[in-house]
Amino acid sequence: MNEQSYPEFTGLELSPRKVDYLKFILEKGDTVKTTEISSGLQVDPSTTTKTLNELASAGYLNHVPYRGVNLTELGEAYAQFLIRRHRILSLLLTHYGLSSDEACNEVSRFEAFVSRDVVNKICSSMGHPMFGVCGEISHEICLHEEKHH
Amino acid sequence: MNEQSYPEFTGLELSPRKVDYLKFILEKGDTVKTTEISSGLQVDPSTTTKTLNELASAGYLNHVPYRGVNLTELGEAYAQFLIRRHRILSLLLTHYGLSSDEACNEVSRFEAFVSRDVVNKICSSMGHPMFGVCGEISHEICLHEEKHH
DNA sequence: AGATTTATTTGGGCTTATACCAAAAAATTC
DNA sequence: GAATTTTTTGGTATAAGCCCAAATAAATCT
Repeated sequence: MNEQSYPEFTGLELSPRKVDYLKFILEKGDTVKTTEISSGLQVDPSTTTKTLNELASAGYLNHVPYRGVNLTELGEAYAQFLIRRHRILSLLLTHYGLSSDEACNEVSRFEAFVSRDVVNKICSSMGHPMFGVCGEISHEICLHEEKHH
Repeated sequence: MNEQSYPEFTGLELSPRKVDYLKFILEKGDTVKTTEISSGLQVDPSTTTKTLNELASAGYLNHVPYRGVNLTELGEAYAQFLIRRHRILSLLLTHYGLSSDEACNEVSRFEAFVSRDVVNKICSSMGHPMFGVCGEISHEICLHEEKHH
C-alpha cells in the first residue's frame, strides 16, 4: 500500500507529537510494543497507550491491547508521507548552509505544519531527489500526483 | 532600537498566536487598542486583553489598561525579527514553485517554530534579499551577527 | 502449575494555549 | 452628567500534552 491510494489527506491531520509516533512505528516496522515507543520517544508508558488509542481511533493503527500496534493501510501510507516530508524539508535546509543534524532537528520542530501540497511542489521543484540527509526518499505519492497536472 | 541589542533570543519564545499579536502590533505602529487587535485577528476582545497581559508580563509590551498597548524595546526588536522571519521564509518557498499567497499562508502555519539561527543562515545564504513577497526585508540583526563569525 | 516479575492499561490530575460568554468597570460621546 | 461604547474580569471550555498510582494482563521462573 502506498500514498497513491489516499489522495484525500492534506498532511495537516496530525499534531507534532502524533507525527513522531507514526514515524517511529513505521521505522520500527511490523508490530511495535508500548515500551519500545515509550523509551524511543522518552515518554511515560501511560501516555503512549493513550496516544496509541487516539491514533487507532483515527484509523492509523491497529491496537491489540497488551500486545502492541501495527500500521493500518492508511497509517502506512500516511507514515510514508511523513518520512518523505521530513527528508525533503531537511534536504532543503541543507541547501541553505545547515548541517544534516541541524536541518533534521530544525525540521522536526515545524514539519507537522507543512502541507502535503507544498511538500509535493518542493519535491518536484528539486527534481525528486532520491537521497535525503537522513535516508532514502521514496516518491510514490508525489510522482503519481504530478501526472494529474 | 533594533535586534542587535538582543542577541539572546532564539525565536522560539512565542506561541504561534502570540507571534500574530506582535506582528500585528508592529505593523499598526504606535499605540494599538484592544478592539483593533480583536477585529484584526478575529478574536473576542476578552481574549485579546488576556493575551496582551501575557505579552506585557513577558516584557514585549507596555499595557496601559483601557488605553492600549505599545511595544517595549524588546518587543520592537522581537517583532522586527518576526516580520523578517515571515518574509524570508515566504520568499524561500516562492523559489520552489509557490505563489506569493500560497507561500505566505503556508509560512504562517509553521514560522513560529523556525529558529532565529536558521533564519539568519537562510537569509545570508540568499544574499540578504531586500524584498520579500509581502514587503521589504530589513537586516539589522542578521547582518550584525554575521560579523561575529 | 503457581508465584513473582514485568508490561500495559485505567483513572485521576496537571499544564499550556486558545477561545467564548456574561457581568463589571472605565472611558467616551451626547 | 447620562447614555453608549470599550475594555477588563471572572468563569468556563476544548485540545494536546504529560505524569503518577493503582489495576490488570502477560511473561518468567522455579
